[in-house]
Amino acid sequence: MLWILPAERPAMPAPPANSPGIRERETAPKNGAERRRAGRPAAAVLDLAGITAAALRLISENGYDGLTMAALARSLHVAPSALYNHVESKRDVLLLVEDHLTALVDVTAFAAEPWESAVRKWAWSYRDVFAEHTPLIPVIAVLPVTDAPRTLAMYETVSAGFRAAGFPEERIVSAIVALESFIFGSAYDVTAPADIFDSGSMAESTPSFTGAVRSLAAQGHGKPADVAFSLGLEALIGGFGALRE
Amino acid sequence: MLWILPAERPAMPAPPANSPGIRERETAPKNGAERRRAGRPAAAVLDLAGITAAALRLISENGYDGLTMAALARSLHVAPSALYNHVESKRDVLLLVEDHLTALVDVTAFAAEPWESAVRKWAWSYRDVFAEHTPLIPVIAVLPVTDAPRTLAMYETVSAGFRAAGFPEERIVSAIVALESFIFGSAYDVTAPADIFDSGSMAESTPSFTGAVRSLAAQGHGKPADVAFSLGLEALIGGFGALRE
DNA sequence: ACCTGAACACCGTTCAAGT
DNA sequence: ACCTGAACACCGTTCAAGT
Repeated sequence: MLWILPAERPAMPAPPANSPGIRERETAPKNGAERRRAGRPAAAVLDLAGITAAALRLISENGYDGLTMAALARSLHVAPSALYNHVESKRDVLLLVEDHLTALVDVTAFAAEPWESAVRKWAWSYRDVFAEHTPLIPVIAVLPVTDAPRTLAMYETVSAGFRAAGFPEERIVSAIVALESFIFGSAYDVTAPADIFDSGSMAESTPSFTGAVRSLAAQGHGKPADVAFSLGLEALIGGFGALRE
Repeated sequence: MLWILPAERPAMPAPPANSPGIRERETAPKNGAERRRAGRPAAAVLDLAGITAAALRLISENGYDGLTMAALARSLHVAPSALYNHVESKRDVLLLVEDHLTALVDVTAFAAEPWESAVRKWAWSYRDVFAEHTPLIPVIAVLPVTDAPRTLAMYETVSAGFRAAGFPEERIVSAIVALESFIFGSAYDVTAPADIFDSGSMAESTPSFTGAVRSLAAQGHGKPADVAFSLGLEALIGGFGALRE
């Protein structure tokens, strides 16, 4: 099991110039294939931060289909087997990416705004981040928080916000889980094709649904995924707000 | 693209005794490897209903890791390439399974009960069916309804129920999509390990979250996934119910 | 039209050998 | 400890050949 220790990923100090990571990638491939020969190199070529950055670059270029261990190794100029000195499996790579992305979710409003607007900003931000990374959702859903310290940090901030807003303690986790379930499902919805509800040749045998789809399209302010997300989120915020003491 | 035409899957009439499908599987493997030789057989060995049934059997025995085209072919006593006379890709097999499962979702309450309890029964049934089949969720989320007639039939029944309950037409699809997003996310949650929220060695640095997790565990009536699903679902039903005219 | 059999281009992962 | 290089056991899919 991979352990992402906080010490491995310092927040502020820039790594020294001779450390591995992205820097390596910018200088190494200059041109002629001056390839490494077998054996341990004088300084390590790989580290977790560099692997994470390379994985994110591959994903942004070619999507998750482009994230293979072979492609990841190639982009880092190592043999595929070299990766296994740093991660136990491809799932560990996905965990590194997940923990990186969760740190991008905006939780700042919990320190500065009323509960309703803080939850609203957090939920939209969370959905937007993972709508671009839906292949991670099955990983997150089963991920023990112990394995992802930044994910755990997000939960701490959010639960503290719920507590400060007067939520009964025994309901906090359930409310967060329910919101997260809605957020993950809605992230998939963002990726759905525009014509997902086109009933095609079955239209006349499904009059109620077809009419409802046309009615939504006719008024059409906002993307359908955003309208549905807003509708559900406001219902959840309204319902949960009533639980506060 | 695979088209699951209604004519291919009659609801009531049992197939004739000499038709392919499950029956074939029960009689064929009797013992000695009396193998088919190349060339078109006198009667087709495969059909979509048989492929679907074999896929469901493999999934129930070994999970989705066990559903490979090679294993599917083996269980049907054909070469893997024979499957491609009936489906274009493995995704088509997943669509066959999805359409079969959606038909198991209970929508009967929409004809007989008030809107609130009908939605409640539908949502619990929908979650329970797909909690056992989470690998299908990424497929469903992007699936045009045209490709899955039984899924479309479910939407017709549900949207007719919303309409009859006084929902404004232009909100029906958004409300259903929001509920579905919550249901899909919650289906993942059912599969999460029991200790998913164990903060481990980070417990003292996350007092608010750790306390909330302990408080939930302490009172612990019901599985956490069920408690969260109930909480979210009731909030959505309450919020959406207020939209009715 | 619908099967077999052989192939193709991958995939994640393992492991001996090297320094 | 951390690389290379060669292998392994798969994967989904294609296609010529057969009837």
